Amino acid sequence: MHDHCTGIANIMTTNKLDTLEPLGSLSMTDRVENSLRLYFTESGFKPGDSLPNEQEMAQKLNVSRNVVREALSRLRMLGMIEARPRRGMVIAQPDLLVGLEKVMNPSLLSQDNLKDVFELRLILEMGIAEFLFARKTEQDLNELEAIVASQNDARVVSKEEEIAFHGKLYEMTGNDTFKRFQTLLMPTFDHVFTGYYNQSKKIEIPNPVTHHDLFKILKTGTVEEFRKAMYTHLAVYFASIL
Amino acid sequence: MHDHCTGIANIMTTNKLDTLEPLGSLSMTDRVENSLRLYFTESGFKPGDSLPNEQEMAQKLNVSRNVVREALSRLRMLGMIEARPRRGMVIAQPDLLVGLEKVMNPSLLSQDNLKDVFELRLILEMGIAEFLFARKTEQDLNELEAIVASQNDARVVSKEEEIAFHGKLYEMTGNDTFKRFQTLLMPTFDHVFTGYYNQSKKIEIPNPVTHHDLFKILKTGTVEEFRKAMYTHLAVYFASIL
DNA sequence: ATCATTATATTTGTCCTACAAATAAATTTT
DNA sequence: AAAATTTATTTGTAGGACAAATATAATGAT
Repeated sequence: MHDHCTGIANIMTTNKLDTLEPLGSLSMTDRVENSLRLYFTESGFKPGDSLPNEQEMAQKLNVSRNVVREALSRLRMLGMIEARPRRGMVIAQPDLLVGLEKVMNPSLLSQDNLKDVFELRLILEMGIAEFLFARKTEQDLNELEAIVASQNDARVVSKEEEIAFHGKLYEMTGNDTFKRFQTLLMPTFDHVFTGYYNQSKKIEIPNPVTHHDLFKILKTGTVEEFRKAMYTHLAVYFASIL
Repeated sequence: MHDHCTGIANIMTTNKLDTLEPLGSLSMTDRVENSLRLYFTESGFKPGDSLPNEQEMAQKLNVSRNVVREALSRLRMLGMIEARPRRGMVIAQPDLLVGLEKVMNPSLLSQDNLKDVFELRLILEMGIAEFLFARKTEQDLNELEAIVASQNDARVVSKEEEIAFHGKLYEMTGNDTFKRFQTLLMPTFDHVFTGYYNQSKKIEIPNPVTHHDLFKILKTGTVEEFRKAMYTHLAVYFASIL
């Protein structure tokens, strides 16, 4: 546990941000937030390390405690710090995706962003084959098979069934961040496609690939076969953008 | 432009969060933040819409103005709102990746998160082939060729050269969010691999694929060939995890 | 001496008041 | 009607106060 309480004032006074005048000038809260993050980086803080208390930070940065609190509130939201009565602020393990999670509201996003999210899911689906084949276990395959067996009509797949099947694939990659990321993208993906689908002609795929097909290839096929099948499985989506 | 000022108090009082007692109980700031985001979603707010002023929100939510300000500060950081003197808060276009950007500090991330980030870049690299082939232009290819030509030794590629080449590929996908996301991942990817590389035996790839090879395939080859080549290009990284 | 219990000190969390700064809107002038 | 000026409104920042929740210190029991 480090106590790096002497660094803040230096950071704030030498902060390069003072020499830039961006389009919207920065509030004191913005400045304090930037200073604190820079301070964390330059001091090599690790989870568990203690920070100076709010009053001390306010004094060193020549701002009121309110401004410090507003900046700290932001960092708290990102999971970068935790507050302890008497002990003060402690560095914590950030949450990589909490920011994305909080802004993922289709009403607020631009058309460009919505399109980007839609495509991002497709990029990610096409990218996981190596991981699936390298990390699949007997148990994974059994569970995936059970999911597929519980899905009645392979041609008409509900959202829940999509989420169950693909969610299991994501889990099988052994990459929690990836799983969480894809899971975050799905509702918006669906929102985008629903909007598109309602406005366009129906796209027919000659030989659609089902969840069951994907399962079989994952069980006994090759990476390349799986990826090709995944592309066909997602063809209706690819056809809407490429 | 909508004025939805009657919804907030209802949201706060009926907020399901009041019935849950999570491990760490929520501060008022957390609650206000959650209420506001829910309010945005349920009211279907769009960029440009006006929000009630701080004082009014504080009254309706039965909290002090400071608490409202702390919550709003968070939303401001995410780009979801902008403040205007006299006019008040206005809904804005969120920034999908600003949260990720702010927490991407390897010292703070867990080993699991670092591994996830490392792999996520690989997943994404393997997933973009379809987009590259569908969207490449003559100009893109010329620019990519110039980048490759400026890179002297195909076997010893600097970080800057990596960023230049791969960054151009990302740009060619036509997906700005993807480009920005991958660009965010690169320093941490490098940090992870540098740590691994310094601790492990050197991995030799029998027939390494260079940037120039990738360029040629992208110009005149097929999606499958490109992806296979990309896998080989990244083989040293895949070998370190799979 | 060690462990458990209690008390105290410290910091955060929330509230309040005040006023400067930056517009957006209203009013006046041309 | 358009431009210039003034006013009103809201945000941004400051400072003070005190309750709540521990972390730390002190005390008591074994």
